[in-house]
Amino acid sequence: MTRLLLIDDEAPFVRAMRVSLTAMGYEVTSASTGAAGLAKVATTVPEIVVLDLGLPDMDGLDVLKQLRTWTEVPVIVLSARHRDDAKVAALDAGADDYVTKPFSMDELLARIRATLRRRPGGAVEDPIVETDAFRIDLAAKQVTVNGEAVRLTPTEWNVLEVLVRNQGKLVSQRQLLQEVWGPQYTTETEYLRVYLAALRRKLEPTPSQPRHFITEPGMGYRFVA
Amino acid sequence: MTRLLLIDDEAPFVRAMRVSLTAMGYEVTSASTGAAGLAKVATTVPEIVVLDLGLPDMDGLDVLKQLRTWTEVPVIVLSARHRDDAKVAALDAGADDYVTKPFSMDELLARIRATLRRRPGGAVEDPIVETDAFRIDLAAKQVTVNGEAVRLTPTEWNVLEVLVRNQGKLVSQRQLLQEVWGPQYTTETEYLRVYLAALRRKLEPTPSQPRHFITEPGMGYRFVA
DNA sequence: TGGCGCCGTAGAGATCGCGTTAAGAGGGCT
DNA sequence: AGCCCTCTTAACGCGATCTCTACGGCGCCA
Repeated sequence: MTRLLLIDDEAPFVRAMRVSLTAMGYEVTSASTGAAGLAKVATTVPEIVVLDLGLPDMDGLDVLKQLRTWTEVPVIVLSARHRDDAKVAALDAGADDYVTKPFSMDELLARIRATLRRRPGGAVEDPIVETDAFRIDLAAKQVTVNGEAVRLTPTEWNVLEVLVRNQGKLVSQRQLLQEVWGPQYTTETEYLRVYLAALRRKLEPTPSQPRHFITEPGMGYRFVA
Repeated sequence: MTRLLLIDDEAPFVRAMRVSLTAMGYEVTSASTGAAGLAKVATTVPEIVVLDLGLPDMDGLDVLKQLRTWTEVPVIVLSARHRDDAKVAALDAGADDYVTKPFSMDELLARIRATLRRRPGGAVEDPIVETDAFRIDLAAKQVTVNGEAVRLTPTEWNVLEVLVRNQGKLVSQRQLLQEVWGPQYTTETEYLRVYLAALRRKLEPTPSQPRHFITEPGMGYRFVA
């Protein structure tokens, strides 16, 4: 769940935002003053901040500048000011986007998505899976056993990838066949036997007694770390 | 110098933009149609794209979508449409920002700066890669073997750059083709064979037994230091 | 205990993919 | 125009990979 911090002092607006954002799957916290906002960034470590420049206790721009002295968390600035120099000042102070009021909730949500998309950790899953015997780097498409790279053929890799992405879950023979060989393959289980044997031979410490590539007779296969 | 590609068909506007942007230190190229824009992204490899949605030959949104099938270059969209759903559609299609006309040049410049600032690799820039056999200076576009400069053709350099920027990671044949030759190239693997052979001949101590430009049969290539 | 289904293993043949070489086309420079 | 560099494209041989078959083992059930 993505944590979002909303710094704004208008209670009705905050309530409306909270409803919409929560519905979209964000975990929303809020602060009504600049000082409280700065504190909450430190305590809740949000993945994105929405900052209204019109705050009661301090200039919103100063809040932003202070944030930027120690964190690069994405900040979307809201403001009623349409003047160019205000936008330029906010953007150059480290804002990632600047939205002028009034705006539609849809647009703000889209801008939040666009901003989060740029963050490396935003939606990318952990690409490295490690077991006691070997290490799989999904992003680099590389497998190492005892620190040494192991070469897999394309089909071997595809089978491995499907199993690892469904780590711990049972993958049916049918599903495995269709994801690797294509939708028209449904009963060619002999392929699976051949390639699972290859994977075990290359990766399992004791191929005849597999501990990571488990056969569920009559059902399918399961990868466990 | 930051390379910027402007895709817009209104000549006066393009001229004005070019003057301002060049004055700000950008290296500006431009295209007046969507098709030309797509081609120029592939050939000039800009660090940021400014895309006007109102193009004569194709829908600007389609240009954006096509770009996003193979590159993550930041794109700022310009449009005369203020409607929310247009903004949402563009942002969700992969735009990094959406600016409605009319806008001030100062604001656009600030948004370009803000977008470039959060570009990945902003702080993890590593322009020099060294192996036991050769040395690659990505910034200076120079390769030396035993201290001696080696001449690479433009295409050779592009292939090398893509591989080195993905150091350690497997680069699929498709990705390599699209990043070097453009999005319409997907299956011309014979090019890769020829250029990888050239790189190995020029850089590897033993070209017939490559240790840095590794082939993963059926999958792609990998550069390892 | 015997049959049956499912799995693991080995291997053979056909196909695929890669490295290499070389020739022709196109473009820029002198 | 002539030359040179670069890119594109084709052809060949070899090794790797995929597909498919055969056989033996194991557990389950009557």
